[in-house]
Amino acid sequence: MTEGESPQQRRKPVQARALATYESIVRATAELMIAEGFNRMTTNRVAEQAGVSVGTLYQYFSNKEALLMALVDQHTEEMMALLVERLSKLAGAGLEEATRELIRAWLEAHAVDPELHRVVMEQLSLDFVMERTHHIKDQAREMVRSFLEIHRDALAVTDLEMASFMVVTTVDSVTHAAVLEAPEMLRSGALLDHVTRMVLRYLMPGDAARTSVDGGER
Amino acid sequence: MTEGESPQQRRKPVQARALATYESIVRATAELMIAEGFNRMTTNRVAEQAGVSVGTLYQYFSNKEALLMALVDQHTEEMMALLVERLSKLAGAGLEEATRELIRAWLEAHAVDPELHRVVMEQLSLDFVMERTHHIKDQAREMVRSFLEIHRDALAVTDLEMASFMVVTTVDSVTHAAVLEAPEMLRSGALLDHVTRMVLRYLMPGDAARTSVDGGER
DNA sequence: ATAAAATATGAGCTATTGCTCGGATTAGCA
DNA sequence: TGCTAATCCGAGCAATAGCTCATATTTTAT
Repeated sequence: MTEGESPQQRRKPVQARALATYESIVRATAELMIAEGFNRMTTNRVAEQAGVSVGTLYQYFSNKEALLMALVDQHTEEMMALLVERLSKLAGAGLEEATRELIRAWLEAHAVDPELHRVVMEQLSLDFVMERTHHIKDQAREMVRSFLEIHRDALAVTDLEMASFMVVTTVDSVTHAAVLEAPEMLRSGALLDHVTRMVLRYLMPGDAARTSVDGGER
Repeated sequence: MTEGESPQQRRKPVQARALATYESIVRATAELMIAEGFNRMTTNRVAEQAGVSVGTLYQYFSNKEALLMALVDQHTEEMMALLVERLSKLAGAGLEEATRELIRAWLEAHAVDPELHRVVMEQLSLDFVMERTHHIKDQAREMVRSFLEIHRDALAVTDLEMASFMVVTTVDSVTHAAVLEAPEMLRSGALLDHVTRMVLRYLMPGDAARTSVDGGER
């Protein structure tokens, strides 16, 4: 799972039925992962679940890892699309609003297919998952960094490299912890309030952050 | 079936040489994990590395998973011991000092055997690792919670359940992110400062937190 | 010294599973 | 309608790795 990227390119679907086959295989991978977990997910069972033969599967995927890659990449792209769409609207926003919306977007991105997200996080090695998702975090860190640059004067923290690391790490990992340990938090707005408060009060000096956290809890 | 404790209980070392064998096997497991990774770590190779035969290995470990369990549990206990030792000294400490020392202890606990910790985090499934470490987080959450209870009046946050979740999650995950993405941070004191600031300003109202974060960088 | 218990050995069995390949079926197209 | 390319099939091969067991060696107890 961890290493070796051999460019064993396989057939790409050109006809409509082939595309359908391809998609059904990826879908079957997700279904089996969710229902049975990684260990019980063999390529033969994926093919069976997809309603095709193993041979067909291997026409489009060079090996089992490629199967997981396709699945994770597909899911990652969905999340990325949602993030970009949300964040593009924040160009001229203020620090407080932008922070809150970044966190809201992040939380919502993790609500796209929580079951899949959960099983991917739980059952695949972090090595594998991070290799396929680190670019999201990197990009987020870059965006946050340049955003902080703009609001430099309003910040109590001067090491923006560190600050963006802290912000993105906190947001991402609290989100993951919620997905894994307390999925119901994702729906309630409480988590958003608390993370926003935490980040804003970390960034801002003195009494500038007026974010309330209590009172809106259900 | 008269004395069955666990379903697959194996021989426990009673003589000194057996204990040495047992330890050498666990050590070999760690060495192979670090040097080669989980995929290349077969029971046969572990035995070879430990200088014993596979048969011997299976006299003490019922299967490969038990091997990893012993390894993770051993490492977990070391971390736990360090944590308990540190935190027991904070009985009467103030909120600020206690928070800072909690974070310091957490960071130091992750510096016990960073290479092993890293490879365990990266290569084993979160499922497996969490099942064997969640009790630490649970206990930490419980301790933080009752500590916050004591300092309730000094807090801006009233939902202590949520607050302890936020605190422990943040501390733990920022630490992990540092281990995985920026190990050099663990040594510098900057991370401790930033996490402490973040947590304290999250917890405390208005201008109470005077934690400085800048100026002490590098 | 001797029996019994504990410990160690390692060749090889068993089961699994990722994956191939020769051939059948279907679609595109002139 | 026939030719080619694309798609699909699935029995079974090859490789691997987890694990056992009959046997040998060492330690402890009497």
